[in-house]
Amino acid sequence: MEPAVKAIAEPRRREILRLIWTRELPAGRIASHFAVTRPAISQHLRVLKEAGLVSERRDGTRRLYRARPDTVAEVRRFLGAFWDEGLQHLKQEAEAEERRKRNRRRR
Amino acid sequence: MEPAVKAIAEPRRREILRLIWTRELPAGRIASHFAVTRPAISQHLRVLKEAGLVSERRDGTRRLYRARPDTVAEVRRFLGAFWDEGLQHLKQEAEAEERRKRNRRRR
DNA sequence: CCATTCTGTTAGTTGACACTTACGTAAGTC
DNA sequence: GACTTACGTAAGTGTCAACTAACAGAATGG
Repeated sequence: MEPAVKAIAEPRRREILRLIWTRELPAGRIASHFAVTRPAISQHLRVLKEAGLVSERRDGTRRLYRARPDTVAEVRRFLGAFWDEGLQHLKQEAEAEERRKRNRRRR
Repeated sequence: MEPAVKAIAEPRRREILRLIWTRELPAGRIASHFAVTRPAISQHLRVLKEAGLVSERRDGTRRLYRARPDTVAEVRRFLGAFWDEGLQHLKQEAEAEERRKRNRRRR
């Protein structure tokens, strides 16, 4: 999980992921969308693959990549829980504040 | 926005953020929750502050930190949009696949 | 004042990371 | 079999990040 979060922190890797949300794409096609060299993209793809965010399928000389919706959903839930926990705490504090106000008024 | 995403990728910073979701805490109290030295936490706090995720208030010799719900919510929305875009694409593809199946059957 | 407390800041080190260039390799093409 | 295509991998570089140890500074208490 942690590797996936780190992988997503990099903007270029998010861009790559966006390219292969829906369709399978060979590494070269992915690389051609960016200004950096092909090996650089290849390394990004490895990071994404090791994080489980991307699947690789070989077809002759090409390697086709695609996002893995299950892992993506996991990361989404993980971070979602993080935010939600925070918001819940904040809500509780807001309610406590409200109670304090009411108690002050009552005296 | 990008700094905030990077800031959150670090597990220790997420822990710090969790500590000050609800209550204000002085730097020393925050540091005492961790095994690393106090300056290390101080630097993490600076990163969080520069990312706008944390507010700092001085009280005598102490500095009190607290999460900033507005910025936190922004990051949440940013990543939320990222996931949602992906899921939308996947949904579209699933529907397209469905259509293809139907068309095949019709012939 | 001086000492203490609570903190940020400043080197300085180590390691990770994004990148490039150069090379290696497997699958198709002539 | 040589050639090309489409890749990954290795090695090297510059930069950034996380950490420690040592110092600096503001507020408080005597």
